[in-house]
Amino acid sequence: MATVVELSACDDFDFRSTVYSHGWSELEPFRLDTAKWRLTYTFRVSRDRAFSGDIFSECGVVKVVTDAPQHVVPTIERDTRHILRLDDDLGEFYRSIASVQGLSWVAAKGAGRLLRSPTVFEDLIKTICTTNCSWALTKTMVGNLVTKLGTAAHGPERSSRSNAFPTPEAMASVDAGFYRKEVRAGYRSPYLVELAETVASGRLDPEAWLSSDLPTGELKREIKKLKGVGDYAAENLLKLLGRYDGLALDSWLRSQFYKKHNGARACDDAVIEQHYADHGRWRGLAMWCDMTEKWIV
DNA sequence: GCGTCCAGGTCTACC
DNA sequence: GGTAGACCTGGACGC
Repeated sequence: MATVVELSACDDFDFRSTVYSHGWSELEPFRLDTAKWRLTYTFRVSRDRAFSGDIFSECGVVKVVTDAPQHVVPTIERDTRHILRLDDDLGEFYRSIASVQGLSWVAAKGAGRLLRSPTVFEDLIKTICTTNCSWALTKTMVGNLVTKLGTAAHGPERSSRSNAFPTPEAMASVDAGFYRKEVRAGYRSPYLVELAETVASGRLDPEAWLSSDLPTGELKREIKKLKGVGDYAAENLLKLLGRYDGLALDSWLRSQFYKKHNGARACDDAVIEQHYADHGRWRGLAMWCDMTEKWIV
């Protein structure tokens, strides 16, 4: 029998704006049904058990329908709050852009909450899979990781469900050849093996970055020590950690800026930095909202 | 069918 | 610290 978990959300939370905040909803183990507006995710509740949950919003209440047993519901509730950032306070950000031309829509649409995974490890692996390739290839790599190394979901209709995202231990159990041949990760393969081994062995705990006291600049340097993580990847992950100081510029973001603010002409990154400088610690989020307005509005 | 380019970059060697 | 070249994949495009 299915369980319905109800989660409280603050007044400015918007389910669709959060789901559409960036491309994560297209990466397994997320699955998005835009006809019913349900976001499905396969939650890992222990090392070898996973359950699927359908997440949606109804009358201002976020709900999760799942076949998971009652004793793991708190895990699903906690992860859902994290995924949708239900406890993020964006009031300061909304107030700072209330009078900014071109950004007044953000607060009205409840935009700015960037969808994320339940673990920093999952977001880190996915971010590496976005580097130097098409979005189609990113989806292929992440899909292969989940299908070939992830834990199968329990419950009825298992065959139609995505596996859970693989654990660091599962990812560390295969070699670079597997990542090249089966995951299609190419030159990223040894980076993924090294990262998985480092986390699985306990030498690195990416989850600790969520509560790190380090200034953003120092934390960025820590993250960049990982192979395969450069400026873009580190700043993208920092945004998912809730730190928006960096713009996480990549070729797509640059091209969008050129079209919207520079007459479709290329310019130096310094010009882009200057454009959003007034937004202070929120500049990365301000730019992201500015560039993705068409997705939300 | 084939070759080339390039996409939501990063690493290493070299200067 | 700045820069050039190499690194994988796969879709788009021109021929």
